[in-house]
Amino acid sequence: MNEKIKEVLEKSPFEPELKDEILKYGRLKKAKAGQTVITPDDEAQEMPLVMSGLLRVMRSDENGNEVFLYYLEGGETCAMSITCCLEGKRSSFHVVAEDDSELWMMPVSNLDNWITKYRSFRRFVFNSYQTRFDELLHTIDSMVFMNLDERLYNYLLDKKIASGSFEIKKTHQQIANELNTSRVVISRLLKKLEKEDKIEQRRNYIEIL
Amino acid sequence: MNEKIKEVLEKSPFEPELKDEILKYGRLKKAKAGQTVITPDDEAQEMPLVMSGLLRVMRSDENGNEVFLYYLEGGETCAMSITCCLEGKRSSFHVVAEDDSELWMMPVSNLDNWITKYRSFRRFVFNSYQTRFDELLHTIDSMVFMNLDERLYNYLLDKKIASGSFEIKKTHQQIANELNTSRVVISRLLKKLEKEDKIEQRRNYIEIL
DNA sequence: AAGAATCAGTAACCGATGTTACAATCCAGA
DNA sequence: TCTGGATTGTAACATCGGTTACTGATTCTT
Repeated sequence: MNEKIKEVLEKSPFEPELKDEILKYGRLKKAKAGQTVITPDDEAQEMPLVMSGLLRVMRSDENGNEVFLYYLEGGETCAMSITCCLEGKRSSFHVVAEDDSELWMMPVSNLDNWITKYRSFRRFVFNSYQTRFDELLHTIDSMVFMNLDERLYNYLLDKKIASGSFEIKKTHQQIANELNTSRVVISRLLKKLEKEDKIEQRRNYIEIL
Repeated sequence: MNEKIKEVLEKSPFEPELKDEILKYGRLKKAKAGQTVITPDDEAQEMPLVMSGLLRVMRSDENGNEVFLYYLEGGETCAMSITCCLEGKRSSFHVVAEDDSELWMMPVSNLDNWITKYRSFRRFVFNSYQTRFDELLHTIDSMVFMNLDERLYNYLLDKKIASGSFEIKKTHQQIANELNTSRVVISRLLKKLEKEDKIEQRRNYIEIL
């Protein structure tokens, strides 16, 4: 049961004692593709470490609109979960499993202690913040500086990199939901990208060229 | 010269020894309104503490477009500067003095040490991250979920709160720059807000009702 | 006081995006 | 095999926001 996390920790830069603590205090959480893993009203004060799979972080408003922010990949943590738990405030975002995924959930009550004791953990947390800030800023860039067709193309490239595959298995409707626009618009723009030889469309998936 | 920072530290929750270190290792930096305080290509590895005044953080792209992200007020620090320095990567943002401001600049080389030694400093830094994340997310909300008129109104309210004044001394052109749109559009929408009795326009400033 | 510069108001137009409606195709289950 | 649901294509239209051009008002400079 704990073989997988041991394997993940093996490759991490954490100190041996920290690895022991992570093993001791954490718990495994599995999520099937499509399942919501973390919601703002989660009571559990836990910080996640992604062991395998792919997760997507979404922002939503009170009217049920939502928009994709960034992916969480193996070895990463969710900076927003950490701050969210720490400060008790709940910002509206949720994390959905894009593929079947495994997480190692650690109580945030350990955070202060680990930060103090382990240099590698400090680096891990701050590096995570840096990465998330960067990704949020890229999201902002694409929303405010680019037209939808560019933003869509960036979104597809992003997914390609995160999944490591040229084939993107999403429907137009799903893409529209993640970019907070409508299906018709996405169909239109995908057609345009196809004409520009940037993608090819197959049924139920898109191929990046 | 150091009276002001002593005063600021007086009101802070920092431990006495930390206050001493901050005093010892920091330096004063003054900025006149309109002046750029921090740019991505700053070599100085310093984290700022805002002592007085008001700063605005802007995001810009390679084409010279820019957009307002959030304000930094007294007692706050710039989370992005911290991570930026720490990880050596430079994300493109810059900080401009909105009013005449005073900053206390501290070398980031102290960060790891202070984080380890002082609980109050850990709380300060993490709280800062939380606040910035929240503000970035609000910025994203307004860009992706709202029409420009709502976004403009939010922007004005934001400024009202940050400055503590109902009078916003900005030209239409300046507002257009910060929202990455054009002057004509802002004039049009301000007129609309005026008709909705949300604001009143005077020469060179706007009054929030 | 005259002229220049800045700022704001307005109209006309256009392209990007959102909306509605309907058709065509494919797939899965009865 | 038939049928209903899901997916995609497309057209027509509405709205929002961006652009250009011009005007009038105020302030600044000399």
